[in-house]
Amino acid sequence: MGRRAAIHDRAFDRGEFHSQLAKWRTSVAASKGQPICQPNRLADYWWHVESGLVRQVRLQSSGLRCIHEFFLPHEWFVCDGISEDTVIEAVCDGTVLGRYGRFDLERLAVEDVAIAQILRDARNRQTARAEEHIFNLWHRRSVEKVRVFLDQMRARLPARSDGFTPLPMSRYDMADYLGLSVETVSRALSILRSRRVVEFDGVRTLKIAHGLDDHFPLFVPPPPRASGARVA
Amino acid sequence: MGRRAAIHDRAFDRGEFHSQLAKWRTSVAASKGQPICQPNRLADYWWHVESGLVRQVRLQSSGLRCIHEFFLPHEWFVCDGISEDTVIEAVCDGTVLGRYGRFDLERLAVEDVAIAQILRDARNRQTARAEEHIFNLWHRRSVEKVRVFLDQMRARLPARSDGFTPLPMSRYDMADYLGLSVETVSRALSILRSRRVVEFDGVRTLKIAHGLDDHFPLFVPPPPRASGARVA
DNA sequence: ATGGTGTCTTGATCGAGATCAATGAAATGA
DNA sequence: TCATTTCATTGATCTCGATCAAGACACCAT
Repeated sequence: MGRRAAIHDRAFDRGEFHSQLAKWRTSVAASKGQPICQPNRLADYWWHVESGLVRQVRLQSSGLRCIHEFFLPHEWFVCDGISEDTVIEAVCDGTVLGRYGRFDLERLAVEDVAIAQILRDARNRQTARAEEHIFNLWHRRSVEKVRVFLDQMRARLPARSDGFTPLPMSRYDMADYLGLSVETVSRALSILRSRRVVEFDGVRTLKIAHGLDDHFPLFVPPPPRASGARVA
Repeated sequence: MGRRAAIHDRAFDRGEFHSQLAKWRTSVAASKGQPICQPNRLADYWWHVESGLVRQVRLQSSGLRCIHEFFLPHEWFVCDGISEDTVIEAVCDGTVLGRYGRFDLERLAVEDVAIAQILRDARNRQTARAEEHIFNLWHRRSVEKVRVFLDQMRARLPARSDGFTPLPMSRYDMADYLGLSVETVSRALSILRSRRVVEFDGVRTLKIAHGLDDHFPLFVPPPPRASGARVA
């Protein structure tokens, strides 16, 4: 379960539920950096990303900007119980979402098990992602954080035919998601490239070697101690 | 919403729903360090902590032990979409939970709005806590992490009449929750004590000054540079 | 008593990552 | 076209926290 669940809902994407859902849908478009909704209305809707990229951001008084989550095309999300200083913004131009009243949708779900399933899956996936995020922030080194993040994006984003995946977000966004500085993210990417873990085609398009589940140490352990003795 | 929500459900604790829920309840007791359920059955139930303390733990192959969440007396939780290597354990002896079949409880909730409200609140609180946890792990310094953690515990745990709060968990548990080493947690507590932010009565019982929302720097910025010039 | 174990604290050292700074590359707009 | 701004990379320095190490303290059993 959880991590192995489908990325998006096949049945929905085949269009089988469009007819039922379409009349409840309101289209919301936003360009780069714009919020998609007034904060106090956020929790009243279910959202479905149709194109572009969306981020859930929390601003600190100090100016630090914590990105809690990204939502990619075909993903559903709902903003239950989030803190008041959280906003949902478009990351890039041309971002479009479908907006559905929660009351309407959840009433539909009582009658229609397929719709109920979409909502339940979306919830579970949001929970699972939050846990992965906690785990990733918890005790990992910067290079591992970045590698795991890229691997997650590879799984959630469509790849080009040549296997390269275009990332829709900037280094700053990655840094604010991973709790690192931009410089550290950039350095981590350079290290991963030098280790042939990722291959670049331009700055934001890359191919990620996956299946590496182990941590691999960044540096070899230092020599015991530079005492008087020296190697010939 | 979210952070300001009631800690536990008043109506439930007044016993008004006991009569309805009691027949679905199975009592589960566990002593220190014991799991409360087989991992593969975890997601089949709603849980209600009645006494003691429970932790949600994820073990890494390397031996690191990430504590995702604590659940305190009177709190409900459900294990949707969690990863397979997660276990729920009692933190201390004498931990007792009520276990309710999800199917049963959620069918009850369709008819009974009060029960539905309990479950919805519990879900929202779990989401909100996960977000707070992410935020706390994200970019904070160790002393701030510990202070915020203590403040959360103050809000969730009952205080003694003299205002001191007994913490049910060890330094190791705090460390594994906050992504720090035990030593760093211990040092952070010493620093907070020396700053009069917390006051101790024994190692695990303390009073926390709250309302501090600001970060306060650990060290004063270093002098510009020890150049040739020297202060008289 | 004595030893054992688990928990908590403090000290010393070192490395990973933040920060400051500079430069380069790419997008945007006049 | 050039100017401006945003984004990305790399280097140098310094600090926070991990790690290793030792000791204090409580609790238990024998």
